[in-house]
Amino acid sequence: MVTIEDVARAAGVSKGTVSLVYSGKRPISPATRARVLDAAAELDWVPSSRARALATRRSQTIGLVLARDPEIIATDSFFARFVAGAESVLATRSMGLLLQVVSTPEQERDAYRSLARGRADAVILTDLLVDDPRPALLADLRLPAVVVGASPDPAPHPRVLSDDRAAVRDVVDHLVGLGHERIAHVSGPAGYVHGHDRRAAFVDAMAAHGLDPALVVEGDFSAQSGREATARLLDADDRPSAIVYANDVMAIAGLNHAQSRGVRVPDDLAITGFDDIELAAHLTPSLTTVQTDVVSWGRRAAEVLLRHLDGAVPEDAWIAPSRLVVRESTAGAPAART
Amino acid sequence: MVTIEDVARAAGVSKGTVSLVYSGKRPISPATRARVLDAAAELDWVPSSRARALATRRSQTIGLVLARDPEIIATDSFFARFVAGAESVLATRSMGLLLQVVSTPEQERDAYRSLARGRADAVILTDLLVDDPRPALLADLRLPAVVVGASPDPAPHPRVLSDDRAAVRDVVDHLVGLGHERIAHVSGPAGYVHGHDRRAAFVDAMAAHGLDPALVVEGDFSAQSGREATARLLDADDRPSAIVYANDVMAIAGLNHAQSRGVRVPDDLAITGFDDIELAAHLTPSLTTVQTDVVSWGRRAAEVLLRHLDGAVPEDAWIAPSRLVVRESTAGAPAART
DNA sequence: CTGAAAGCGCTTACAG
DNA sequence: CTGAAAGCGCTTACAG
Repeated sequence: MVTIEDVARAAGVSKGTVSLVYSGKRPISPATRARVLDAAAELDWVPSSRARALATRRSQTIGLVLARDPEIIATDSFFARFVAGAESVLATRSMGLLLQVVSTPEQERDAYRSLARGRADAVILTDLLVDDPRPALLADLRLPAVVVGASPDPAPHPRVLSDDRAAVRDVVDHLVGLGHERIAHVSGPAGYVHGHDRRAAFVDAMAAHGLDPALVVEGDFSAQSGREATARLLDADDRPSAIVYANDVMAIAGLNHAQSRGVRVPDDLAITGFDDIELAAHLTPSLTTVQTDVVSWGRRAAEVLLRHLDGAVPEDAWIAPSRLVVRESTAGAPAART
Repeated sequence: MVTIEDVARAAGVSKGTVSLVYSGKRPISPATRARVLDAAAELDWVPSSRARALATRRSQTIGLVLARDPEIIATDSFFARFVAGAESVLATRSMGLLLQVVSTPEQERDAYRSLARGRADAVILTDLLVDDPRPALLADLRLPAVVVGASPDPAPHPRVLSDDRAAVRDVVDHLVGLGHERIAHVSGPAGYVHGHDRRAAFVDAMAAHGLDPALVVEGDFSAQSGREATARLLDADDRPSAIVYANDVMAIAGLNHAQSRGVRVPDDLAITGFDDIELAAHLTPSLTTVQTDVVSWGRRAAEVLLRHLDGAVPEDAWIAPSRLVVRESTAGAPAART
């Protein structure tokens, strides 16, 4: 293996000089610089990231630990887009993203400990639980972090935030504007901060219109749960005329279940989703939903972290607010497809 | 930061002994072992992976470079499940998965070069192109690799394979058994080996029944392309009575487009997908498709790679064959939902 | 079974 | 602007 030593010898300089040419931490004369670069190119040398990591105490890696069921991860579609967004920023600094999927709290703890012991310089926290133990754990491990989405105040870590409350309110306003009064909500898991918050936002929005926000069924973001929740709502005596789902997958499953029972959408039942996955625009009827820019979430999270690592005081970042996209599942008329 | 030095001192042994306790590469007396472990626990010490990486020339990391558009990655659902499968195996050996998303061939080359220079011990190759330059590049970089899915023979790297051809043949047989003769195919991108292979399998299966396999439209796995391909097929004079899609997302978009034109599924048009994403079972009609066990793909890929790194002669691994799942979109009768 | 020491391939004060 | 040398925190022959 060719090392910095070989390059230094070939260029007739010291190892330190070669290093400086690459880090740019101190001025190097153009002539020397050229000789070093030529030698490196000649020998096809690239600095070893392992050695560099040890010497600098930086691994140039961001950790992401996911504690979700693989199937949920898959259908949620959040994951892939988020990762792509984060990567697009990290790549500009040749930083990597180290992924870890865990299934027990012990595995999760171990994962963060191992990241803290040199595998990662910082981590991204997603899917915060109500009373999540991770922020404290990371503070304990002195591992810099950014929290994606809502987190309890005061936050020990900088956050990337978006105003979901406003989006939920827009959805409810839209339905009320169409004349709906019996509006139900199929929520995400209540243990999660985002599920909890969207649900609270729904309750508030209903209350603002003087409507009863009692029709809430808890789902888990899976198609299965969307279908079951819908069945329960449609079986009830006080059947709703509209259902607000916490994600598109549950909404699509609900929409199809309703149709299979002969319930017409949107005539008998209006339906809204959340996420705006690609399929949403290609259904019959197409799905009214809330567009979230997940790629931007990933990008911003990476930016906040990099700035943090650069020594800046960590600051929260805001994402452009989620946008209501009205389509046929609430509008009735064959609206333009987005 | 507490180091192996501190632990050695506290336990009254040499650094080498501490190291040996953890690696188990040589026998250590129970008494010494206990003293070391106690000291480590007391000091809350875990070996630094950075230092270990340099000393062992192993980073305990597998690389995965994705050259796809983030949106395609997201909807394909392959990615998240595959990663979860791979991770479940890597975690047992405390190995990490380093992710990289690139958008240009240059970025891709750089990504593999940087992985080869110490960031990863091996890589997983997915989505092989017809005439893919990567196998040669990796051989050049001496970076061990496993190829997921079909790859040209003879393969320079071990592969994880599954018999897609049989699955496509099952689909065609199923449709022919229902009396269909004008069967169309909406394929994946022809530049990809898997897209290419499934398409070839379709052509062969049709030929085996003495049917004309000319009705093939190329898609790109997105809902958008599924919809457009379907529109073209339904607009044609020789409209097919069945369409075989190369993935579920295109099939779902196609199904909904057909319905929006008043084409009844399955009465006027039978539809089949590929993947069996969670939504497939929750549509109206539910989608006949081919179930692929993507989590197993990830698991097997990781296993092959680990065995390779352990010094075993690399060998191809086979995944249980994909299975046809018959549902309402071809059966007509309200079949049992899976 | 254990210790002392060299080495992994870089970076970074310190001197000049 | 450049060099010599120590140091990052482990692992692993080599000796005993």
